[in-house]
Amino acid sequence: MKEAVKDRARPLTPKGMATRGRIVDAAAELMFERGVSGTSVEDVQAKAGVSASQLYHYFGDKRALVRAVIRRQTDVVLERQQPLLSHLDSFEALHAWRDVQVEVQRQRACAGGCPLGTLAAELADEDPEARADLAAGFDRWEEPIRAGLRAMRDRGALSLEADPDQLALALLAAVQGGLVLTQTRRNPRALAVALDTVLAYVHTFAA
Amino acid sequence: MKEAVKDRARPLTPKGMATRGRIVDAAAELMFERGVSGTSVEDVQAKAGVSASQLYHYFGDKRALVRAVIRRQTDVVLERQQPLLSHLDSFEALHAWRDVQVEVQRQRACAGGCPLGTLAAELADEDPEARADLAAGFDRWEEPIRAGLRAMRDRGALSLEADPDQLALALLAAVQGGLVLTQTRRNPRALAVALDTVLAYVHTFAA
DNA sequence: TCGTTTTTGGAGTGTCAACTCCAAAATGAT
DNA sequence: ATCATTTTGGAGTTGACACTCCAAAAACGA
Repeated sequence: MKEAVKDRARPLTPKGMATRGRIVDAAAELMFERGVSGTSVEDVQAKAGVSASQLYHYFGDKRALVRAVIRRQTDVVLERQQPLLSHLDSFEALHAWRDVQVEVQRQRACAGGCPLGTLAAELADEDPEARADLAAGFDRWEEPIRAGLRAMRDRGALSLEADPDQLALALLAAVQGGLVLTQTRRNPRALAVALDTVLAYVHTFAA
Repeated sequence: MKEAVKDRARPLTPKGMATRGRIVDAAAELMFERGVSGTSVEDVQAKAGVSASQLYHYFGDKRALVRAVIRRQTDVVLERQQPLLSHLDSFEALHAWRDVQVEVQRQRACAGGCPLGTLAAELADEDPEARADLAAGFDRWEEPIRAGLRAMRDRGALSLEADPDQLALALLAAVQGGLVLTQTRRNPRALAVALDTVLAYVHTFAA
């Protein structure tokens, strides 16, 4: 028996990888639009164009699929904010980053919220493994923000009183909180104001 | 036919009110712990000690019950933050308010998140009426914060450059975003830092 | 080329959850 | 006390959904 020792390590041919990818893509899209519980595996099958046996061949159950979606959405969020995210080391870059996020909301009519945040609200208390994956996703998101602020301080653009750890976390929280309110009110103002306020605070440390 | 013209206006005896109340209480508790989709109406029946016909006598369907829960949770949140919320007109009061919220999270092991925020993430895109009720709930929450800040400015505790509308919204977003991260990381730090950061910004306007 | 493993097809299966229905008891107005 | 109205009981009904099963086709390794 070489059944999955735990979960990892499986052969998976190129074709298999492609099928698996289609499934995760379809699931990610549907779960972003309708939520996890609003998305049936049958919906995913239809959208991905695969049969039930295929889906359950690549994922043990729906929870495993959801975890794959979480990792996928983390990658998507980080990729979409590149290259901005990797060079958040100036006030211009910070404001450009803010603008992009507000603009994205405007474009999608403030629907959907944060791909990670909404999953977090739905899953954090229900699925411990999903919670851990989501926490890891937020960590990966927070890190480049922190790195940019640290670079600004090291370069002298921010005073030594500025705490990059605190500011990065506050910025991430502003994104999440702003999005919850923006999604609920169908108005991008909350996200804009939340980010502007924390950014204004960062400005108070300008050297 | 005097069927509900739309929704409102029904006799409802004292006994009926009590039963209805027990149903909403049970539903609110379960939906806070397990989410809306993780809570079946059968679960609610069992917890409230009522039969199916009773539940459907007071609520047309599950969505109507959910909307009642939203209004209930709004009341609970506002009541729980009283009397602090109605006198957020000093730095001491603002910090006490912050402390209470962080302490609540610590007590419940950072589980559950915000009673309104998690409902918002789950329902905002699915149920337009629920979304409207949630938006109204956030409005009711934001208003006393704004009023407190405005009072501080009018009294001269804050400079005239301070914008109570902006600051109140930023504080509410800090609560929401901090809670999303705190719930996901099982660590109250995110909420504490998010609130502290915006409060520090408010301090820069101290007169 | 041949045997093995991976990938795919698609018809089930069993459970659970939302909602219905028909009356019976309790309650309230007069 | 009487009758209409509200409240309650609890057994259905209907559909959806997560997941299974038995093979067949395709891809792979030697």
